Amino acid sequence: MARPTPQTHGDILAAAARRFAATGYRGTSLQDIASEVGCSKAAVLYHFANKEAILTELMAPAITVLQSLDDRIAAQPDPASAQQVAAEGFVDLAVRFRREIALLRGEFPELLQQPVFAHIHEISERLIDAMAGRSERASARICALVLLAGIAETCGQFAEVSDEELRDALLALLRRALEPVH
Amino acid sequence: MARPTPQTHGDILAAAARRFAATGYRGTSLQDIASEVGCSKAAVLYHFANKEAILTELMAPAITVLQSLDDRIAAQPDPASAQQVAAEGFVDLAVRFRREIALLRGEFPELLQQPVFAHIHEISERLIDAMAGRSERASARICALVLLAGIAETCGQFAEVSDEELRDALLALLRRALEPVH
DNA sequence: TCAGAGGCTGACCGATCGGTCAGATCGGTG
DNA sequence: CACCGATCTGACCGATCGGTCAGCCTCTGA
Repeated sequence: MARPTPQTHGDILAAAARRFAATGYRGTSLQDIASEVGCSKAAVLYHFANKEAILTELMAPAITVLQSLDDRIAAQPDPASAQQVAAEGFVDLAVRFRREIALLRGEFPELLQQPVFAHIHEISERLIDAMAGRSERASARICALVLLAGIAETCGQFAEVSDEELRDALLALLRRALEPVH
Repeated sequence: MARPTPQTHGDILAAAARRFAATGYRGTSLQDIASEVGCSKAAVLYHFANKEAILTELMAPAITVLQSLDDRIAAQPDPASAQQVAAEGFVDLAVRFRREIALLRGEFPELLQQPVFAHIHEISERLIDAMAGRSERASARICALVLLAGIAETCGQFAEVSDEELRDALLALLRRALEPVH
């Protein structure tokens, strides 16, 4: 079946996205994905080297954007502008890639071990640092981490909210909640 | 070994808490726990009916307190006081049980299926409702969910911060960030 | 017509999981 | 001494996981 169409690659990717979002990465087996596509597990592994490669391809666009945000933050001359760029950039990324981020929901700790996310840990530390206004105060860092984790953890759950409305709500929240620089 | 001491039960519980915190519930095998205790996997299953029973016993105190918070919120006469009770009660709970909550980090979605957490979903919905000031506005609900999830996800990571300092920081954050009632 | 490449399958593999079970080892009791 | 119940062990079980492999089918182009 589906002999003329070599679109299976894309079908697998889409099916994997749905399953990962529903039951998580670890909670989804290659057989689950294969069943959803309607092919064999071996077919899935014909199109992708291994399970991780599926996740890598799904997350690649979001990772790229996150890395460019990291660069932009690093280029800011002072803590105040870094905080603003970090906040706006992160909200933008969270809204744009909320579907992808939702895939990771509840699996951050272990999933960060995967090569795809090799630098995520350092990047998120710099993000928190920037959002905390480069402050060393515990309250500022707690505040930044709670908001960042909260947004990452939940942004995928507002499927019925439009991009604009979600972005506005999150930006307003960050503006209220983040401690001002100095 | 350890023939005279029937404290193995407690040892297993403590070892499980450490392992769950380090690698998550699913990421910890019964053999991992047994190795940390220094006994066989069968010994672990002699003291606990199954893996889930270990988690249940670890989480029981926190669950009890959460349920009583739920009752207290339901007893509030108006949205404003419900919001305040929810915010203060949740922060208190998060700080007191940050160790237990940390065990669940990154495993919420699937772990909530377990019988121990049978009513957690409804309770957390009522918590969010109260923290959103009983409002139906998307921005209020987004705000409440982001903060609640963020606190739950991160409170276990501030081991070096004292209870008082953490509670003050989180309460201040909630007061700034939650949308006021009406 | 036929070789070959791309796409795919079913059978299989080793590892690991949670959990079971028969039995060994002990301290205490009669 | 014999017996008992609590504690614990090693061997084992079935299920499931990610991944491999030999080979089949179909389409294509020389």
